[in-house]
Amino acid sequence: MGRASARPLTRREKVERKEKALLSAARALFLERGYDGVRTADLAKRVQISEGSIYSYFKNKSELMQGVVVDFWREIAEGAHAAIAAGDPPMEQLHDLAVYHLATVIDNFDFLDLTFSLRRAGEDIIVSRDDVRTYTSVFDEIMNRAIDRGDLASGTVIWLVRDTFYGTLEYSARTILGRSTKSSTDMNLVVDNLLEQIRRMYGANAQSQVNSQSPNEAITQRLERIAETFEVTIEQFKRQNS
Amino acid sequence: MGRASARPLTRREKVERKEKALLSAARALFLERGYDGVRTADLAKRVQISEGSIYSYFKNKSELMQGVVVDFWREIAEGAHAAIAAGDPPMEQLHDLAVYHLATVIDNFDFLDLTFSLRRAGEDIIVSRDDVRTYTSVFDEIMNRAIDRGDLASGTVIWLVRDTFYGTLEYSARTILGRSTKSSTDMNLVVDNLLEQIRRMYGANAQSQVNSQSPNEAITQRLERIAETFEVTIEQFKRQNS
Amino acid sequence: MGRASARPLTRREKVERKEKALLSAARALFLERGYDGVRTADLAKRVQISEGSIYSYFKNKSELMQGVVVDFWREIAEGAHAAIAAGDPPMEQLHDLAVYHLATVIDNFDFLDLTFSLRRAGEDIIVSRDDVRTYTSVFDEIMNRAIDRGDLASGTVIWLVRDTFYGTLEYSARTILGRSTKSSTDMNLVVDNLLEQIRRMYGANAQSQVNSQSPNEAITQRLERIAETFEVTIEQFKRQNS
Amino acid sequence: MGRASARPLTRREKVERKEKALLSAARALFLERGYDGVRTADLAKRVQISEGSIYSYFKNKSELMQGVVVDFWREIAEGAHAAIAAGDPPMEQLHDLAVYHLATVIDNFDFLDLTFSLRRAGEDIIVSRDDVRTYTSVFDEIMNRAIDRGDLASGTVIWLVRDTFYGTLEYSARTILGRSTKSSTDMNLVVDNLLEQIRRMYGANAQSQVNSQSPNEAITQRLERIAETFEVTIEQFKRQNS
DNA sequence: CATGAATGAGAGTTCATTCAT
DNA sequence: TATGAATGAACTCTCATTCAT
Repeated sequence: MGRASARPLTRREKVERKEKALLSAARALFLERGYDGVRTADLAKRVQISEGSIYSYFKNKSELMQGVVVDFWREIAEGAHAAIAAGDPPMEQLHDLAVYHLATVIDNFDFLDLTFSLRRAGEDIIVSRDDVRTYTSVFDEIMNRAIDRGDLASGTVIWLVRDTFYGTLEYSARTILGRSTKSSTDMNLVVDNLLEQIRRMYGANAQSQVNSQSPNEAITQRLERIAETFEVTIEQFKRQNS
Repeated sequence: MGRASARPLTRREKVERKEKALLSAARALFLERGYDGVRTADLAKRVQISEGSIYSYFKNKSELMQGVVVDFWREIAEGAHAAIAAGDPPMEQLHDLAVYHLATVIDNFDFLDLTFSLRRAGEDIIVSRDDVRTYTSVFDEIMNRAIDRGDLASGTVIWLVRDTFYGTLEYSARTILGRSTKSSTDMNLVVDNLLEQIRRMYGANAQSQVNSQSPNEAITQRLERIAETFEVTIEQFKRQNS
Repeated sequence: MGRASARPLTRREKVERKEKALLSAARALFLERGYDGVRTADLAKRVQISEGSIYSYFKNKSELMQGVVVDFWREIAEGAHAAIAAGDPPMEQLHDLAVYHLATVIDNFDFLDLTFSLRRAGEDIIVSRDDVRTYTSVFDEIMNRAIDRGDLASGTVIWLVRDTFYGTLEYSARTILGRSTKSSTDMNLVVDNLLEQIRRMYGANAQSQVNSQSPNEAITQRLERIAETFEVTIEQFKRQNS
Repeated sequence: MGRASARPLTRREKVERKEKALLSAARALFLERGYDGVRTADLAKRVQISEGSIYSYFKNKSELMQGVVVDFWREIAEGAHAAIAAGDPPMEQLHDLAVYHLATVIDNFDFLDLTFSLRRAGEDIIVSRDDVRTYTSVFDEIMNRAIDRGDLASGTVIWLVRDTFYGTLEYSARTILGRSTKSSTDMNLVVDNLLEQIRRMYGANAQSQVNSQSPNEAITQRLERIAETFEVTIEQFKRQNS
């Protein structure tokens, strides 16, 4: 299917094509059956090559699966960047990111679940936290811009918002997937609700109150710092006495 | 060694005891090595029975692992019920549930990760979503009561709140685990912030005055909690020095 | 064949029997095809067990082959001790050891060749020099006694004699094997010649009169040996005809 | 790189050069890893040709390895001829041959070990004893000349001397290699000791005794012939009766 | 002649499950 | 019911050899 181009493929292209075919078949199998469920024999059959040939493209089953995961994260990270319009105000970008993320998570829910469980599977650790970090950095950039512009309160603790943002979306994905119909109404509802929540909690332009709240928040944070200092000091003190 | 009890165990008791030992050893191994990493041989060795005997208690490995997962969820569901004081106002129960859930997720993060990724090749699918449902019903009960009492707005869409509640907590668990120190301050911060968010978004008096008293309330709660931390720490310290 | 004993075998005995069968089949295959030529599949077939069962008895193909080699050396070391009569004068013991060694080397030539080449074969080194050392220590003991008794010159450098002793015998084995008929006459010739050489070179009275009596002695010994050969052959012949 | 020679190589020369490079690389790999350790892929890489091209020069791996062994023996046979000065008296030539052989064996010990163990499964047996025979003919020539000249007793049984000669040297090589330092003193000691042994045992000019011994030796040999005749006769007789 | 990707048989090893004791 | 030796199918990976280019 689809051998349209007149020019015959160069060797390099052929290799890349096979590599991609392998990667995509591996991803499919990974989704169907989990890491240990992927059999090199099945893989070879799907890509129509011999089992031995797999090892011309990847050193290992392990490295092949690495490739699958890395590819996946690169893809959705690129998707995230593409999803937000460059010139838009941060809160609108945040909205678009939420929509994109929710859709992506719904579409790839199994993959994500599987991915996170790879850490334990057997001898070889596979997913690196970095792959995920690169992805979530998009969020952080938006947040920083929102705070800089004064759209969000200056005292906003980014990681708290991030946890709510991704956490809510991912859990909602589960909820939505649990239903028979994946209504876009539900998805919109989730996103709007989430954005509203963030605005109410951290928005700078929430009338008067925001002003009165931020300082308090600042105070709270200062107190926390003091508390932490205390904890650390006491622990050091304990260690010295043991 | 260890045959202390005067009355010899009945056959039924003996069977149950072995079954439990098997389940608990299987859980440990599951955590250490993932589903495919659990070897019946290791299992038998840990429980001090023969490999063949496993099949007297469970039809096969798959059903044994089923049992592990079901047991786990029953346990934490019971824990959730125990964590909330019966007579307390709903919002306080919600707070306690959040604390319990966050702690539980942190303690059993690997297990949960593993659990959700348990879809295996053809033969045997393992985790049912129902196990989780039973657990989250605690939340729904609290919410319904809160709405009935007028603590939360009557229009509140419970599943939306639920997604934010569990989603935020679980994602935060990941964040907290990612750090080197699992400070209880962070955990409190996450919970308080989450509760505050829910109050602002769905509180009965949310529309008009959301912000008027919340900040102060939040500060007060935070201070109380810090005080508690101090008290606990200092008391431990005293105990060590006495 | 040969399951005569009334008493059923204990478990321990059965295991040992299988282990021995495995070891002996492995030795045969090793001789036929060399280390890399031994296939676990063939091995299993010969011993009438499943391939997997091999691994109940030995951790590895490698460890199994280890066992083969160690066993072999233990056997021939025991044979060497048994071959020399305890009370005999050293030079007679040396003679018996030579006869035993030559016969052993001829019978196991391939094995020895193979054994020495194992050092390089692949990743896992197998034969230890110690196995050989234990064996050659029999020679050293005899030599020391011969020197102590004054049968051999006190200045004799044992390792030089040892090299000639084993070297000559082993090379002669090659020569004898190269011929179509492995005549025992040749074997006797080699041994007598070797012993005579040692006597002439290292005999206590070597300097002055080395040659005065040796030739006669040599002839006498040769004749005795030929007589022996006849007697044995004729006796066998009688037995067959009775 | 390396296109120095003015005249371009003829096709024939090019082929021979590649063949030699292949052979030499194969020998190196054979030494490093043993027969089964030689991979055609490694070989191709070392000689800078493609894997497939090997099969233009040699029918298969087995024949290539044949070539390696044959080449090796031809080389050291040539070395042996070169090592002995043409006009020298036989016993001096024997001394030089001993020195050469000991050094060669020490330098190529692994190769020799490996060589002798080359009997492989069904398909391909590799080393022929003839390769060795060509080499040892040098020794026989010297011996014959020594006997003709009267340097050694006329009754001397050449193969017995040959076995002692090569056997002692090869076993000594093992001994010397077993030590950390390959002292030339040890090597000289071995050679001198060996030569002295041969002189004492077979030397014609060993005063009076030699004369008195040779006849006895002759008698012994005659008796042996008779014995052998007997053995053969008896064996034939047995066969007829079975 | 040269290439090197593709092959595919076959290697050693693992492990859930069975079954005679 | 308990045992644990035996099973054997299935696994990942290797490598000499081929053949279209």
